[in-house]
Amino acid sequence: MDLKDYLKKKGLKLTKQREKIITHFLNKDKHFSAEELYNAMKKRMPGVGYATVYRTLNLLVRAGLATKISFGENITRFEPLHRNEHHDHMVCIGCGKIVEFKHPKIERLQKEVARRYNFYTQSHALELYGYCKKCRKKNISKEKK
Amino acid sequence: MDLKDYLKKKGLKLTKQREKIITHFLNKDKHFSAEELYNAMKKRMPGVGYATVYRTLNLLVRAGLATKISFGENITRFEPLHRNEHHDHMVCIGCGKIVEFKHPKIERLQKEVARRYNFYTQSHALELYGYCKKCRKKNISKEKK
DNA sequence: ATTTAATTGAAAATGAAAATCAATATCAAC
DNA sequence: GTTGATATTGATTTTCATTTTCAATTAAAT
Repeated sequence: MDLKDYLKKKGLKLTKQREKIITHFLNKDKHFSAEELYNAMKKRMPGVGYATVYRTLNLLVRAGLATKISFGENITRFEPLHRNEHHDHMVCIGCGKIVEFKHPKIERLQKEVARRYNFYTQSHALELYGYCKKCRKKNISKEKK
Repeated sequence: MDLKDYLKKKGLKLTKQREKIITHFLNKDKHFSAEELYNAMKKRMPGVGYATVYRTLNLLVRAGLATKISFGENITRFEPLHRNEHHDHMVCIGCGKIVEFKHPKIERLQKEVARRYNFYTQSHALELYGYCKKCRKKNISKEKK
């Protein structure tokens, strides 16, 4: 875990709260909102503060172990960042389901564009918004009524 | 302008405020935050309310003439949507500059992925975050010090 | 063990976006 | 053009996610 390196470098401390929050966050490979993560942690550590969850999440972002993503809702979500690996998202605006996908070819083309503009890419986000198969069907039947 | 069609269909009215706000928004082809647009409108129409700007912007989204985008800051931006045409963004995390680019090949590959997942795409967002040429240089010289 | 500085939880503060409401404006029907 | 039903407006308040503050606590280096 290069979190410890980061903490030491910055003169920060590894507390019980941070340890537990981070472990939970990195293991469940999901897109937590601060609230969701807070609720999950409360069970394991009654007494944790909301602010601590926020602070820890932001710490992870600063350490390069997570990113903020948005998905059109107006809350921030946090996603664990496993170095090198990257995936994009399909967000169903019907049911909220999020499907991840990888597409190396798209990634390659992105790099190509960046190069063309002399742009030094550090991260990127690609989201497709639409309807999943299920919700698509629901919509069609609704229109008929 | 198919805004009028939309309004009629929905039984909504075209007010002076809406007209001016929308004209301004659609003409300046930028990424307005509600605040920026509000400030711009205040000059032309002293007395406009903040809320009206928000409402109009959301109306445009509902009408399919604009989309919300995020760019990592935690405010919502709005972007005019010219049918069919689409572009993506490169956001400089140094100076905030936003460069638009088009890449039909990437668009095509996105459609392909969606089809593979039985996903019916309605819109999408692709953002590259990094440093523009200028900021890149600045960072390098900073590191040396 | 002592010291120093970072961290915590609780509560208050901030700020963007949405909701409320009385007054006003739009527009279709006459 | 007048009328009337209804949508819209501006001002204000409310909501809700996120951040900040601060006194008490804790990690970790000496």
